[in-house]
Amino acid sequence: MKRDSRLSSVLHALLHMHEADGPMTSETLAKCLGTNPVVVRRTMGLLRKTGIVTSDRGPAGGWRIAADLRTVTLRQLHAALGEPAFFAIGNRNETPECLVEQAVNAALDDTFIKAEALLLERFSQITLADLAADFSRRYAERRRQGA
Amino acid sequence: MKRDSRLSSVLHALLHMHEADGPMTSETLAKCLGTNPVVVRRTMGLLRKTGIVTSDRGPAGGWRIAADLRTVTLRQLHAALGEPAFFAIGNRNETPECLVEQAVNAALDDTFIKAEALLLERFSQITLADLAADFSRRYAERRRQGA
DNA sequence: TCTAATCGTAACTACATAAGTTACATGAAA
DNA sequence: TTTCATGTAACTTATGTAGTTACGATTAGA
Ligand code: FES
Ligand code: FES
Repeated sequence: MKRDSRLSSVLHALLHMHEADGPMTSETLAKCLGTNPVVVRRTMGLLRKTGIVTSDRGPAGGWRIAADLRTVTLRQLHAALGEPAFFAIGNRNETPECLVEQAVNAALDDTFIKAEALLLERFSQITLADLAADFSRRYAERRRQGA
Repeated sequence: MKRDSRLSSVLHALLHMHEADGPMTSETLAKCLGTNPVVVRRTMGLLRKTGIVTSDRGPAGGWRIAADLRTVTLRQLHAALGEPAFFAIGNRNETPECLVEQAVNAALDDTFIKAEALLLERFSQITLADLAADFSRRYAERRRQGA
């Protein structure tokens, strides 16, 4: 399957919205992301449902952040997107009769469950404010070097 | 996306082959796995290329394990399958110009690289012999309980 | 040698899901 | 009323495993 890049997309969009003065339109965001305005609306619409962003129609409308960057974690964003599966690999049969397959599933599940816990743990600890701060660091760094 | 269950499949097949006396045919394995003989050949063929199994044609032919179970790790099997991607989630753009997207990618990459390291680490430590032993434990347990 | 069993492989379909696109309705501002 | 912008349905595209059909190649054994 094709990889799900929606988390990456919304993070990118949210940080640009944070840097921007007023609301940003789907059109503008789509150009930033190199995609289509409808894709932006579809994806950002999921964040609207959980109150992370708001949207306004009509002239001077667009998308705005509606939450404190320090309180929004990557885990919350992942949840807002519907908790898409992290892994592209899985068991052939989740509830096997066969003891052989049960042994196989147990070994794989043990590993993947631990990896998922690690991912969720780290996602819980990273906020949008952290990413914004990292961007600022990179920006300052570029100005220092770029003359 | 449909999940890749080939690692699960080959583990299941290999353990059944370990329990069996002679070679097992694609037909038999397919019935075990609840799939098609061609799928078995296609997948097991990848293991043959790295010498983990051998196949023989003709009557009394089929698949046999060609390695010491104690030396074959899940990591080697994953490699033999072509190192399919672990994650169903990824960056929108792997080499962005934009500093915002670089900050986003850095955060996600950091997390996913650590999770992948964990997976590979654990996969390196689990051998087919471990799974066979776990199966034996489960088998003994069932006999003890099942009357 | 003939037959049947098996693998090897090509080619096609089925499936799942995000992404991309087109089209149009809805609503708000000036 | 016009224009800008979102909301959303519907359809297409892309990607890769899984499933299926078909047939060729090889080998054991009668
Ligand atoms: S794309 Fe990050 S520049 Fe808007
Ligand atoms: S399926 Fe495990 S029983 Fe063969």
